[in-house]
Amino acid sequence: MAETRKYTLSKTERLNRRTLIERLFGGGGKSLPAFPLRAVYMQVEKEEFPSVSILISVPKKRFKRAVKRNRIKRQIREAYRKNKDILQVPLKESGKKIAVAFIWIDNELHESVKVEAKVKKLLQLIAERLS
RNA sequence: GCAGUCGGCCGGUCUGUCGCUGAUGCCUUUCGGCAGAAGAGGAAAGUCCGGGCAACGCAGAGCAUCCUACUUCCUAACAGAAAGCCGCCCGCGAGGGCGGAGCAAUGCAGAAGAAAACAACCGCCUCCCCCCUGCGGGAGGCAAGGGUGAGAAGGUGGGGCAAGAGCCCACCAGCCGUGCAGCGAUGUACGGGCUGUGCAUCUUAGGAGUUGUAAGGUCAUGUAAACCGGCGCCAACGAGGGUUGCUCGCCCCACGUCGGAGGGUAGACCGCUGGAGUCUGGCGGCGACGCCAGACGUAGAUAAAUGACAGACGCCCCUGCCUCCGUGCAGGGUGACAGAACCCGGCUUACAGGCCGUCUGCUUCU
Repeated sequence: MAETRKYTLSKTERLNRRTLIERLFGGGGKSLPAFPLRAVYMQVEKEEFPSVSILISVPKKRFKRAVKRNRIKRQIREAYRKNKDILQVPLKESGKKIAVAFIWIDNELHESVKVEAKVKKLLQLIAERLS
């Protein structure tokens, strides 16, 4: 059951409420750097949300071409998909729910392996802060 | 064979693991669950033109503003395409590039030059005057020469003349007329007269409502004024408001009552993909393209899916080896530009590498 499906990442786990996003960036979230990434997260209470909602952002200012922005988003999404247990397991136990935004803060592309390592590190950091 | 030219096309393929969006089907009382077709480009890009579609506006007239500009033709339409015409430029060549309405009036180019259209600075010629000796002075004629300029009063040569001049002649360029060819731009033959260039305002001809799918619509929550429509009654004046930027012109105004539904915030759904569609064949046309027949069903995301990782093959490149050419082997590199956002037709720009055909030049062999 849950063990065979644990690497999915469906639409419901994505952060898409405009008001929530504005709250997250408007000062409600806490920031954690891990170059070339930065994570912004905060706790949410609403019933219908999953335990973790994520958002990935690559500023247009950093990469003019959409192809490169998409490439980075996909790398981050894959990294999160493979390692999301790091956050989800402790959160399910504690009953807390959070929203996380990953923001790219470099001007260059990186290899997928390195991106995954940084994402892992960020997830562990957030898990520690929340416990 | 090498170098080029024009036109067309491609721009990886396969396997595995883990995922994303999901037509549709099945299960379930419901919530929901399971399976799962299909899933980026030639430019999806820039958003520069043109349309479809949608909302709003619109009695009408004039002016202003903006766009287009050789001809014919294609198209839903275009500033695009096709076939041609004229001029200039590049290339040995196949070919390629740039430009194209008009000049009546006004202005600018114009700081150059004597002069930019009623041309006399130097110069050439004739006549007269001073002591006709210098070559001094005066009156007149002359656009051939000099220098300036993109352009100098059509060009070259000859005749002619005091010197000159389309003054006359031949050829050439332009303009006008006629004939011929062409649908036409235009070409060509003959005749005539005797002729400055570019740009802008302007003139001529044709055309143009505004805003863009974040348009716009539906649903759920739901109250009063305001808003809209009908009816009744009142006022009818001049301020005001509306009507495309302006003018004329036109329209509306207060009150009561009945009915309708609105605005803001966040969300879901529709719009949302079957369309000027793609492919094949036939016919017509030099061609863009059109007509007919058949087949196909081909992305619909929304903080925005169409992927990540690993391997194999192919292509090409680099390095080394096999005596050399050819070829083969081994190792390394996986590649360019680039991501749909309502949909089409174009334009422009970016692009590793490769394929097919046309023609041109050079070279080798027979």
